[in-house]
Amino acid sequence: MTSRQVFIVGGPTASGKSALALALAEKLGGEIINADSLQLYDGLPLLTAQPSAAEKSSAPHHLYACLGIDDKTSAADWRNKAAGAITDILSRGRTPIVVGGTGFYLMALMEGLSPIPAITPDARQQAQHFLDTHGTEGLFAEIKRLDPQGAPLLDAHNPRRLVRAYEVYLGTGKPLSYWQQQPRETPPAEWQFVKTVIDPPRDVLHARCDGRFLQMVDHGVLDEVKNIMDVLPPDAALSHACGFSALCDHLRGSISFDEAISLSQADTRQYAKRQATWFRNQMGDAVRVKGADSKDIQAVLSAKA
RNA sequence: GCCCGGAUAGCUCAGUUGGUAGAGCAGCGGAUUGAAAAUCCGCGUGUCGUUGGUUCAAAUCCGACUCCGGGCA
Repeated sequence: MTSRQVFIVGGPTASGKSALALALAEKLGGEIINADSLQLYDGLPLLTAQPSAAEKSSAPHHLYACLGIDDKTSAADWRNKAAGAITDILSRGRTPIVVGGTGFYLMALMEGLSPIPAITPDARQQAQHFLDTHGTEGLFAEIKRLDPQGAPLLDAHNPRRLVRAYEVYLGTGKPLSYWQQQPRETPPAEWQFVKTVIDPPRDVLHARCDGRFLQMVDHGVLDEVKNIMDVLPPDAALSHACGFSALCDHLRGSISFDEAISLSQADTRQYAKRQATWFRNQMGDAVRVKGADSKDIQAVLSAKA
């Protein structure tokens, strides 16, 4: 039988996604594709909670640690790679299992993106420079001048989104709102996404976040950070890994190790909360499970029909 | 034992001449179209240690008690 089913496993960090994905891979003859924006990078495998060597050896894993520490990526870039991996896995008669906490990536894969041409680094730099010199208000005013209809759809306080809108205009000569009115580039119609979201009770999730960070500490996460701290470019994506800045602060002597741990744990909990919000409200049609035990696995497998 | 200081939100603390209280952090809710572990928006959750008194009115003034610091013995 030639299955076109593509399993999607989302959920907040430390919710048990990897365990569920591995169990599914075992039952389905599946291969795992990473959908976590930071696990794409090499350099901080412990801090970014990448699967262990043992886990990786029990099923094929794709798109882990495939970028260097100063590479840049994007949702579109990931979507293209993931789509390629899915095509390849399906062609070999196996089942793709896409797992990760970057909800935006999963949505880009499943619902597609507007057909916006690639934007040069130059255009982004120019947009960023405009923000730096004119501030959020100034940039919003400029966008409003260029695109009176589209501007009200933007979050006027959000510098990231404003820079994006402006760089698209600079790079393509057309406003973002124009592109977003075009049909999205969607995945092949024969792909059937089986969506799963792990959503543990908040207190359980918090305990897991806290416990997992302590585990990272036991496994030597401090050394990992120490090794990369001085060579990681300041604007690198990896510098946003939960706990990275607190551990650096400790290594540089400004806070104690205990403080660094508490701050990192809080960082992780806050991230988990944002993810929970995303999955609750953006992927409401997914099968919801509380964890990755046998009953949860069964719920996912019976949902595919 | 005595003296001094403190006790207010989960934590650290602010609170004017008495008018039932507010900051930071934590927490909670939300947004999300190529940086997304990013970025942005919203929300104060309270037996003001306990108790008695003064007062129209007490977190605030007075007394007692409890606990926590510090000092003197």
